[in-house]
Amino acid sequence: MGPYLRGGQDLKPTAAAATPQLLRRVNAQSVLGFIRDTDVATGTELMTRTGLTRASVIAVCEDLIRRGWIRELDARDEDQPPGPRKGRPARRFELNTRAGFVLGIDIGAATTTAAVADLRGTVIGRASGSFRATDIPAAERIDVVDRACRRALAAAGTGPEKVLAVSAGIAAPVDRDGKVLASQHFWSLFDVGLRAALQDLHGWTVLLENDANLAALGERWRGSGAGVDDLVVLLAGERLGAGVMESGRLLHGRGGAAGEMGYLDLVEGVGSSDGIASLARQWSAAGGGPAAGGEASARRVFEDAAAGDPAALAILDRISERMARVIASVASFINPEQVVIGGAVAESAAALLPGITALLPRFTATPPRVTVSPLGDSIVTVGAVRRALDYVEANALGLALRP
Amino acid sequence: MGPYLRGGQDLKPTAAAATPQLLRRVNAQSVLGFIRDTDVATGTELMTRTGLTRASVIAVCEDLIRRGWIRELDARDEDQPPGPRKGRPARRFELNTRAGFVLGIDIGAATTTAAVADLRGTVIGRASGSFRATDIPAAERIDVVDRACRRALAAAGTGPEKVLAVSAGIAAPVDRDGKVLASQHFWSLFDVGLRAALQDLHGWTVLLENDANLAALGERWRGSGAGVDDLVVLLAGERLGAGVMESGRLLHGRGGAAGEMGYLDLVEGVGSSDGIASLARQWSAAGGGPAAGGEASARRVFEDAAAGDPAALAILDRISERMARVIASVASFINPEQVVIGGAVAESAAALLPGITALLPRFTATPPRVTVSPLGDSIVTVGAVRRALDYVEANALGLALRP
DNA sequence: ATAATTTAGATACAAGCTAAATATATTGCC
DNA sequence: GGCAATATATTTAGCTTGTATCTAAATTAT
Repeated sequence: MGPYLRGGQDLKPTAAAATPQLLRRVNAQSVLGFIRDTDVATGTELMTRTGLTRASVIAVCEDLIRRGWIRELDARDEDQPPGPRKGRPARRFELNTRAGFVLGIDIGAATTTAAVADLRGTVIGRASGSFRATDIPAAERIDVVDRACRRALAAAGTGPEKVLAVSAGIAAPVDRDGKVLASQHFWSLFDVGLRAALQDLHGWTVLLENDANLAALGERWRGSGAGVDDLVVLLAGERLGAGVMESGRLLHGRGGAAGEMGYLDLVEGVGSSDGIASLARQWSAAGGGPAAGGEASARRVFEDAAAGDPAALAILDRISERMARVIASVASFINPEQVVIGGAVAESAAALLPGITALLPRFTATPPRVTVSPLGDSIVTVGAVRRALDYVEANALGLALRP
Repeated sequence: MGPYLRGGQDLKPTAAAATPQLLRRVNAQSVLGFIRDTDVATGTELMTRTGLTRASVIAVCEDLIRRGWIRELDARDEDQPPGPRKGRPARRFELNTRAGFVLGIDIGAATTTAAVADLRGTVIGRASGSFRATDIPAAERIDVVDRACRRALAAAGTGPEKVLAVSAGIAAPVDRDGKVLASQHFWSLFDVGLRAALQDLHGWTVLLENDANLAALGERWRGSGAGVDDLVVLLAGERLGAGVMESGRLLHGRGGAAGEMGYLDLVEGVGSSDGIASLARQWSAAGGGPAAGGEASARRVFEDAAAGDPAALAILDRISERMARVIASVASFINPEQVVIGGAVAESAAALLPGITALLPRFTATPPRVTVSPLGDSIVTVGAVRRALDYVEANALGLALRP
C-alpha cells in the first residue's frame, strides 16, 4: 500500500455501481421465485413473503406481465380455492410456464441425452443419441448432441428460438467460467467447443458444467437431498466423480477439478488394483454397472449373497468397506450433511447402504447421512435443467422472451 | 407443490425486501473499501473505481464522514503527491484508521494470544497468556483469554469500548453460526461459551471460527496466498487441520468440520501409527515441532541429512511423501490453486518443499502450488484480525462508532 | 493576464420504495 | 334487499438514492 495509489492499478470499476434498477431486479427475482414455487399467488401473499408493500408488489407484477414471465388470472375464472372467502377478491398471478424453455443435456462418453423443460422444470421432451465411437472428431460429437436437442425440442412441441438457456454436463473438470480442463486424454474427449458451436447454430447461451456437479444440483432439487445445503453426490459408473455443494453452492476449485477422485488410488498408497478408480469397475463386474454383461450377473451376486454364499458376501463386504472409506474421506474434507450415491451403481447400492452406514463411524467423527439417488439415469439431466433454470431466473429481467 | 400454497408454510419473508437504503449500503461499502486500500483517495478516483457519479460519491463520503469512518484532509495541508498537478485541487479523503479497533484472538490448548488492530489491519497491541492446564474449568479459560485481551488493548493504548468486533480461532470445528461441534473430548475443551462471556463482559460481538480457517484468511491477506481464491492452508503442529477457501469463501460444511483430518489415518487403512494424525508428532519428533525437545534436535536432523546421513534422509523422505499424499488428497477433493503449510512445522517444512513438489504429480492430475507460510506464530491472529475487519466492513453503516 | 485543465457544486429529474388515505368488491347478517 | 365487516385494490404524496448536465472555482502553464 504505497502512497496515494499503488502502481499498476487498473482504472476499471471493481464492481458495478448499485443503481435503483438493481432494486427492481432483486425484488422482481424474489417475486418471480415465489410465484414459481406456488401455483397461483395473490398480491397479499407476495407482500407477506417478500416483505414489499402492495404498491411495489403490483408494480413488479405488472412489469413481469409486460415482459411475459407471468400472467394474471381472470377474476374467479374457474377453480377458486375452497373455503369461505370474504373481502374483495384478490388479483391472482401465475407463472407463464411456457414463456420459454430450457435444455438440460447429459453428454457421456458413449451416449448423450437432452431434456426440454418448461419454466417450472417439468420435463416435456427428451431424446438420446449415441456416439459412433469414443474417439470421433469434435464436429461429429457436436452433431450428435445437436440432433438430440432438436429431437427433444420437437418432442416437446417447441423450437430452438424458445430456448432461454442450455446446460450441459460432461465427465471432465469444468471451471467456474465453463472452460474444460483437458489435461487428461479422457477429459479432452469432451473439450469440443460445444459452447461456441451451439451459440453459433442457434444463438443459445450454453452453460458447461461437470456432470457430477449437475448431479448434485439435481439431487438437491428433486432427489434425496432435497433442501440439504451441504451435499455430496458420488456419481459412480464408468468413472467415479463427486459433485460437492457447500452452503448451497457448487464447488469447482481452481480448474474445476474439485471432486475428481480418479487419482485417489495412488494417494492412498494401497495400490491401484484395489483403489477407488477400480471400485466402479469392480462393482460393475460384481453386477452393479452397465458394463457388467447383463443383469443376470448383477442379480446373481446379490441373490447368492442373500442365500449366504461366502464369495458373494465377501465381494459385497469389500465394496461396502471401500465405499465407506471414500465417504469418510469426503466427510473429513468437506463435512457434508448427506452423501448421495448415484449413477449406474445406484440401484445395487441400496442393498449395501446398511453396511456402509454401520461402518462410517469407525472412519470419521462426522459421519454424513448416506442415501441412494432415486433419479436413476436422469440424474445429470435433472441437474442440468436446474442449472439452466437458475440461470434463467437470475437473469430473468435481462432475457428477451420471444412470443 | 400443492395448489395455491403448500401446507406448513411460514409466513415470514424469505429475504428482506430491497429498499433504496440497500443501495447506499452497497455503494458506501465499495467506497469505504477503496479508501481503506489506498491511503488517500480523491473524489475522481472514487468515481472511476466505483462507477458512481461524482454527486453520489460525494454524498457517500459526507455520509461516511458524518459517521466517523473517514475524514477529509485539509486543502494541501502537507505532503501533496509529487509531479505537476493542474486544475482545481481535489478534495482528499482518508480512512479514519483509529475510529475503532478489532481484536483477533488465537486460542490454543496451552496458550492464547490476542492482537489489537486498527481499521486498516495494522497490529498495534499484542498480549499472550497461558492456561494452567488443559482441563481447566470454562470460567478459568475465559478469564485467561479476557486478560490477554485487556492487556493487548492497554498495549495499544485503547479500551474495550472502542472494540468493534472480535474474532477468535479455536482448534475445533465451528459451524457457520459460530457454534462449536464438541463431539470429541479435545474439541470440547474450547466449547466454553466465549461468545456469550465476552458479550456480557464488554458488549463485544464475538465471531468464533476454526483456527485453520482463520489461518487461510490470514495467508490470503498477508501471507503467501495473497489474492488466491482457491486456497488450502494446512495448519500442522499440535494437530493437523486444514482451512479451505474456495472461490474466496471459507468452507465449513454441515457442522464446521470441513478440513478436520484427524481421522484420515483410519480412512487410508494404513494403520494409525503411520497415519496423518501422527505425521505432526513424527515431524515434531524429527525436529519440526515445538514439543521436539529444543531446537538442537531439529537442527541436527536437517544437518545430518545435509551431511548425507541415511537415517536422517530417510526420515525426511518419509515425511515428504506423507505430506505429498495429504496434499494430493486435498487436491483431489478441493482442487486448490495453492496449498500453504503453516503452524509449528512451517519453518522446517521449507527444506522439504522441493521434495514434496516433485512428488505431487505422481499422486494427482491437478497438483497445486505448495508454499510455506511466512506468518509464523501469528498466522491465526492475522486471520482473526482479517475476519473481524471483514465483519466491520460488511456492517460499517450499522455499527456505531464511539468517539 | 489569460487560457487550459481539473475538480467542485448546483439543478433537474428519474427510478424505486414506503406510507397513508380512499375506493371497490365480496360475504354474511339483519 | 340493505348494511356492516372484511379483504383487497388503487391513488396520492413523499422519501431515498441514483444519473445527467450545466456552471463555478481553483490551480498550472503560457
